[in-house]
This record gives sequence, C-alpha cells and structure tokens, in this order.
Amino acid sequence: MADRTPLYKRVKHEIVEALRAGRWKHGQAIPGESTLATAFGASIGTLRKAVDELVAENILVRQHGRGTFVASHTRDYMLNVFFAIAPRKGPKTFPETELVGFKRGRADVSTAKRLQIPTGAPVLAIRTLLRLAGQRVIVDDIRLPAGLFPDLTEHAFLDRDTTVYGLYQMRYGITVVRTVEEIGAALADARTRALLALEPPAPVLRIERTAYTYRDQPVDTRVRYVRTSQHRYVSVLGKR
Amino acid sequence: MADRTPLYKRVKHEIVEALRAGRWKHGQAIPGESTLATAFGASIGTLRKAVDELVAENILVRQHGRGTFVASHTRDYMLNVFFAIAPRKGPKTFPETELVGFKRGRADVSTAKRLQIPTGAPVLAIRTLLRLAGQRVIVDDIRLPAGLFPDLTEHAFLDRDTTVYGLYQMRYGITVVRTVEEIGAALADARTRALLALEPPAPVLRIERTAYTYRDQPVDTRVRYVRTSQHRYVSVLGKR
DNA sequence: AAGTGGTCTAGACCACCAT
DNA sequence: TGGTGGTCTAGACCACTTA
Repeated sequence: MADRTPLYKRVKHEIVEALRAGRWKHGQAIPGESTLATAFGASIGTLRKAVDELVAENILVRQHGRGTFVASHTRDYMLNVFFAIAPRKGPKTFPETELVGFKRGRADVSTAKRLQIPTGAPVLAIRTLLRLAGQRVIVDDIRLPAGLFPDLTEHAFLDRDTTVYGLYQMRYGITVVRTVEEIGAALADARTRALLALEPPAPVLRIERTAYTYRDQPVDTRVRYVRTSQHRYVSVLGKR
Repeated sequence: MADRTPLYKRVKHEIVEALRAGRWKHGQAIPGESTLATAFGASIGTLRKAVDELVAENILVRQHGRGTFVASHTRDYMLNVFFAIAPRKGPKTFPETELVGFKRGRADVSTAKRLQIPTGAPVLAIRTLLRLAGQRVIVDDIRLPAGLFPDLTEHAFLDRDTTVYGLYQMRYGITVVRTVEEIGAALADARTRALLALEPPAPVLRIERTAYTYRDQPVDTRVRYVRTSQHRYVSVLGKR
C-alpha cells in the first residue's frame, strides 16, 4: 500500500490481510492493542482508529475487559448483520432451513457475472426452503463457485449445525463480510408457489443477493423469493 | 445527560440539541474544532470523536480546509442517503415529481401509530407520482402531521425547487435524519396501475416508509408503490 | 499567510473481566 | 491483581482552502 496513505489505513489493510490469510481465525482474540500498536509501529490511538473501522464493518468485535475478537458467523451475528426479514409483528426469529435441491452444474451468463467467474465454470446449485416460526417464507436458489468449495457435498451441507455462511467459514475459512441485495417484485412461478404454499396470483419479493468476502471477492449468489403476507424486509437509511 | 456518560457522548448530544433548536442552520459551517472544544470544555480529540459520529450519521459534513457544515437536504444528499431505487442498468438518477393529490384529513389508526400522534389528529394527505428518466416508477401516498407543517398549501408544495425533505428543512426547519422502510410485495390496485401504466396482474413493491428528525421524532410517513420492471431497490448489508 | 480539518503521538486514568 | 478495551488529554505536524 502506497506510502502516502494514512498509517491507520495501512494498519487496517494489514489486519484484513492477516484475516484473509487465516493468520487469526474467527472467534479467536487478536493480540492486545498495545502489542499490535508496537508490531505495526503505530501509536495506540492510531491502532484504535484502524480497529474502530473494522468494528464498524462487523469484521472485528470488541469486548471490554476481554479482548478484540474476529467476528464469527454465529446465528446471532447472521440475524443481526445479514438478515433483514422480520415478521410484521414481533421480533426477528431465526430461519429453519430445509434442503430442496443440490446439484452440480455450470455457470450461466448471469451467474458468472455475479460470481466473477467464466461462463460455464463449475458451480453448485442449491435450493433451500426457509421457515420462520414454522411458516414457509423464503425460497433460496443458491449458486456457489465450485472452485471455492471443494468437496462440498449434500451431506456436508446438511450436516452443519450453523448457518450457511457459518459453514463457509468453518469448513473453508471463507468469511462473508458484506452482501448486496437488489430487490424487485414478481409473481411466483408454480414451483415457488408450491414451496411457499401460495395460490396464484402470488406477488413475492424477488431478491438477487451476492455475498462477498474480504477484498470484494464474491462467494455466493442467490435468487431469493420472499412471501410477505406476514413478513417485511426492513431497511434503515441514514445510519445511526 | 447523566454525569457518567462519556464526555464525547454529551458533546454529541449538545451539538444535536443546538441543531434541533435551530442554533446552526443547514448548509452553514459550525464553529471550528478548537473553538468548539473550548466551548464544551473538551479536548480536540474528544470533540472530534463526537463530530465523527455525527458525520457517520450524515448529520454533519466535513470539508477539509473549509470547515464542518450542517448537512443540507440537497438533491445529491437525498439521492445518496435516502434513495435506494436504481435502474437495473446504469447509474441512479434523480426522480421528477408530479403532484396527483393534496388534501387535508384525519389520521387513521395506522397513520397515527406511525406518526406517533392521536388517532383523528389532522394530517395532510399528499399523493405524488415519481418518474425516473421519464418512466413512471413510483407512487407515493404521503401523510404529514398538520401540526408540524402549518400553512403548507398545495401551492407551497408545488412551488419548491428542492426535494420534499428539502422543503421541510427550508420552510419549517425540520431536518430528516433517518428513515425506516418496511418492504413487501403486492398487486397494484386499479388507481396505482393507472398511474404507473401497468396492466394486471401488476406485482409491485409496497414500501411503508417513516421519516424521523432528531430525537426519533416522526415527521412523514408514506406508502410507496414501486414498479420494478426496469428498476431495483438496492440494499447493502454489513456496512463499509 | 491564516484558518480549517486530517493524522499521529505518548502518555494518563478508568471500567471491566478473568484468575 | 494483571490484562484488556474505553475515555480523555495536550499537544505536533500535515494537507487543503481561501484570501
């Protein structure tokens, strides 16, 4: 990184590089602030500024008196950071996942573009049905670049006791740090209606979502259909 | 504010109070950092931490070498902070507004709850059609608490050369700092279809949006219908 | 040249947690 | 008690804007 960029940006970049390289694993504490400051040749104030930004990006988590930890893709983390769908009334709940389809295929033009891989490259195609409080609410049609997830089998996918992103992290060391969702309205097709127990006409949210790890590398793209009779996608603009 | 709360939080709170009270107007520069630090009895570092948070919340804007300014509801600001709808391809554009309806009424239960006013309190009911690059894309059904916007007439609403939020700010000193949007899918009714030039069935986004000023006071609630054949609602999760 | 915000330092002291 | 992060200070120097 260029010499003119501020020291705290360079420190931040080095921390991210260490995370990407697997130097510090998710859930673990990173070294203390004074240790890191010395290691990077910065003052504590500068080190803290770098860490401040990584905390704001949900990449690190500070715990007063305990240490600073690499964010782990727990259920709570997923719900708080990456899950925007809430019941019309009452608190957010965690979705229960049911596997509907799992096969291997090749990237079509749209998938290839979103995953930044060549058209025709091998992908995993996974379809899941998500329930919230027992109700069928979401259908996900997931595409993963097969190269990033070697040996991911249906059994391994099912045999996790964590979120999908948690699986990426635990089994492949891939941490999702950001997702971009493009939301439109559509009528559910017959297959989606069957999965969501809807009668035509069946207006649903159609969400194209791509997940990225460090360095803006895409790792997962999916088309998600959401039944919104009892639920809402909640978006807050003008941060707090 | 309690004595135990950190100084930078108290400073931040006092700055927001000054803004709310109209001590510093939108678009104006606030005093320099050293001046403010002295005034609040804090060091520059502490003052900067307070201002940092207000900048992150889009309430203040720093300009290196010029000063720190109260965010003004310009078109660009609106587009960047509060407008999430973009064409499927190409850059975001600014919407052109057409007034469809303007009348006075009383708050129904739902509106009253969202605006935190009594049911039956006087409201303004405004309906607008928004075009993007000439295409009809959005219908807004707005409810404003009449008490906050005395003497707002159809003419005054039309005779602005700014955004709706800009009008609130310039004419009433009310600054929108945050909006919460709840998004669902629906079929457009006949009137909405007519405004958006849609044929049935017409799946659209249905967005319930409430805007807040300082201290979480609601000032505007609206139901927005969005035609998404050429556009998308874009949401980024896991901030950068 | 003067004033502004941006970066950085080298501490001090406090609050919290584990042992 | 020792280590951690959280707050706060009182500067220094740099980069940018305006006059």
